[in-house]
Amino acid sequence: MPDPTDDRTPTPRLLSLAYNKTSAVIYQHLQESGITDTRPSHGNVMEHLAFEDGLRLNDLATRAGITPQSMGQFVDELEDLGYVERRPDLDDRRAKRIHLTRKGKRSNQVEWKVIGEVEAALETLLGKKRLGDLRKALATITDSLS
Amino acid sequence: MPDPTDDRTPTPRLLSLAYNKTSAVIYQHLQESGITDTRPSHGNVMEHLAFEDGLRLNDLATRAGITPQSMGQFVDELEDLGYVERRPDLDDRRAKRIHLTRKGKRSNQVEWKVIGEVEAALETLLGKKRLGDLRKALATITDSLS
DNA sequence: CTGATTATCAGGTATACCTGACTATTTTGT
DNA sequence: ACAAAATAGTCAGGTATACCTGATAATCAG
Repeated sequence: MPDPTDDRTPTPRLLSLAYNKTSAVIYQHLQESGITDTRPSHGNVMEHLAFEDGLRLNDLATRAGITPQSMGQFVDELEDLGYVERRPDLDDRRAKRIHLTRKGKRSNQVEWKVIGEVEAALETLLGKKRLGDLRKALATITDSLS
Repeated sequence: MPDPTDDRTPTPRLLSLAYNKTSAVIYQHLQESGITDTRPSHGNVMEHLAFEDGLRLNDLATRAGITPQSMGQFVDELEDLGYVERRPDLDDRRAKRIHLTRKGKRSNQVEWKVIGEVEAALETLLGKKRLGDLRKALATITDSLS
């Protein structure tokens, strides 16, 4: 098998390898910080609540682009694990508001800390300018490739 | 939800978004080229055979880092779809050699053509230098991040 | 009071793997 | 030369993840 990062390696594969590497590092740091029971898909819930706590299930589902039933499953799991809780919506008795618990907030803080550490490691590795260029190139690809 | 490619977006997320974009484009081009029946995991088989046709099942499994049973499943599927075929190994009657069929070879050619088109689109988008810098940065992350 | 909306219950599908047990061979050690 | 051990592949069945559809009860809005 040839060197997977040689000149002929397709750029999409380089993107995948680099992404896998960073997420492996993040995963490892999270494990070391004692967050061992959440899965990637739980991010669908946690990251939206980090921006706006107390969203309704349907809003979460819409934002994540999945069905309310699927979102309900993730919320069930996170509720069992103690990261979120359902509270009644006082204005609409059909609805429930999904809130982060203390554990959920702490977990989000740890995740952001870990992400910050990886960001710092990338800056050490590449330097400020090259990291900035990388981020710009990635944003350009995401926004403009067709 | 904030702009997913703003300044605060974690670099791993930018990597993931950019990768998803490129692979969506590749997937779409493959569909348009009439390759609609293979799944990403079949790449485990196809790409290794592209480099070295006639590998044994166990060699493929080792190279892909999965069990021979799992590799057997992918080979079964690709054989049913007509992309590969099992031929006896004349030197070892336990073993079989996995070969690309004409259809399999043509499919690999189409995939490389599509990958080439995406590579060209990236070069148009970023320019030769910035694409080269991007690739270098990605390789550095893959090889050196810890 | 009819129709839409919120959430949930029940059950299903696709993907990408895995383990354990087995047969047919080949290789190894005596 | 030959028994024991290793190897190649397959059969059967299982697990985890990330979704989905359809149906239904409660509630709200016009």
